[in-house]
Amino acid sequence: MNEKKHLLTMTALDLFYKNGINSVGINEVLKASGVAKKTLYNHFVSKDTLIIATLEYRHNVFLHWLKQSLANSTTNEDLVRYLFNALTRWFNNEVPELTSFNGCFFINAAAECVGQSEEVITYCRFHKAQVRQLIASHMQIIDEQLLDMICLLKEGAITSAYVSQDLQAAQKCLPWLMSNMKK
Amino acid sequence: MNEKKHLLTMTALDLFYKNGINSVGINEVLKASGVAKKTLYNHFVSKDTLIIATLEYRHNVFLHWLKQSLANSTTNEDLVRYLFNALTRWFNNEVPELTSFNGCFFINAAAECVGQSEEVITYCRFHKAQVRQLIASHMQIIDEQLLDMICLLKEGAITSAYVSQDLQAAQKCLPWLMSNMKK
DNA sequence: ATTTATGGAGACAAGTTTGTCTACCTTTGC
DNA sequence: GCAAAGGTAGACAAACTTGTCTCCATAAAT
Repeated sequence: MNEKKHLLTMTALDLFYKNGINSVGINEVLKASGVAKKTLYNHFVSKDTLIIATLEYRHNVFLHWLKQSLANSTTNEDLVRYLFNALTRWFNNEVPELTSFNGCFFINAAAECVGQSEEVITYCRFHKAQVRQLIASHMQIIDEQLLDMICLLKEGAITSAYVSQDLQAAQKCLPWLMSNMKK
Repeated sequence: MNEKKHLLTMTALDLFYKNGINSVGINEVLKASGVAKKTLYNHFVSKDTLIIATLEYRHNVFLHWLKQSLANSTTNEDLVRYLFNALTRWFNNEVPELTSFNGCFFINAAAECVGQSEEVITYCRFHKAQVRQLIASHMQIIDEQLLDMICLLKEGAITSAYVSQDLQAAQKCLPWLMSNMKK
C-alpha cells in the first residue's frame, strides 16, 4: 500500500478508535497525520471509504494478534486458557499493537454507523465471523455448543471490560469454562 | 414531568435508539415531535441534557420490564430461564415497550459518546450496575460466580444478537447454564 | 533537461450542527 | 376583559462538516 495512504489509515484508526468515528472529522485526521486534503481524496473516495480502510486494517492487526495468541494451544482447554488470558492482556493494555483498550472497534463502529453506512455493519459482522472461525479452527474436538459459549463470553467480557470497566471480566470466565469441559 | 418535556424525551429516545445519538440532530427531534425549538431549550439546557434524559427514561422502562420478567422466579434455575427467555423475546421484537431491537441503547451510547460526554458513559455504567443488582436480588442462593457468568453471557448475547444478528444468542446460553448449576 | 506525477497548503462551496432571539399566538387565572 | 405564562415559527449566528479546486513545490522518469 502507498505510504501516505497507509499513514492516513493508521492515523484515522487511532483517532476513530480513541474518540469515535463520528466525532473525528477529516480535518482532524489530516492535521494529525500531516497529510494534505488533496492527498486524502486522492486515495479515498470519501470518509466512508477511509472508515472501511480502518476497519480492514484493525481486522488484520487483531486477527494476527489472536492467531499468535492461540498458536500454542493443543487442546480445547488450552484454547480457552490462551484466549481468555489474551483478552485479559488486551483489556489491561499489555498488547501494544492493539493500542490503548477502548472496547471492540467493530462493536463501537456498528453502534455509531447504524443507519448511516450499511457497509460498516456488514464488515463488523464479517469480522466477528472470522474471529469465530479462527477460534473454531483451534478446537481439537469440535464442539459447536462450546464454541457458542466461548464466543458469547468473549463478547460479554469485551463489553463489560469497556462499559463497566471490569478489566478482570475475561478471567472470570475461565473457571466456569474449564469446569464445564471435563465431564 | 411536563407534557412537552416528556414528548421530547420519548421522541428523542426513539430516534437516538433507531439512528444513533450523533446522527440525529436537534432539528430532527423537533420536527418529529412537533415542538418548537424554544420549548426544547426551555426544558433542556443542551443536547447533552436531552441525551441524559433519554438514558434515564430508557433505564426506567428497561428495568420495569426486566423486573416484571423476573417476578415469578423462585429458584436460581428459574431466574436464568426467565432472564434469557425474556432476552430472546426482546431480540425478536416481542416486547413492544422496548421498541424494535437495535442492541443495548447504553452500549451504543457509550460507544458513541466516548470522549464527548463523560456523563453519558457514567450513566451507562450505572445502568449496567443496576441491572446486575436486580438480577442479584432475584437469586435464591447467592452465588457471585454464577452472577458474573449470567451478566457476561447476557452482554454477549445482546452484542451477538445485534452485531452478528444471532437472534437465538440468548437461547444458546440456557442449556449450558442449567447443566452447570445442578452439580 | 524537461515532462509527469505526486503532495502541501489552504481557499472555497454547500450543507450541517447547536443554540439564541424576536415576534406572535393561545391558553389560563383573576 | 386582561395580564401573565408558556408555546409556535422560524430567522439568525457561529461554528462545524465533507468534499472540490487552485496554485505552487518537489521529485522521479524519460
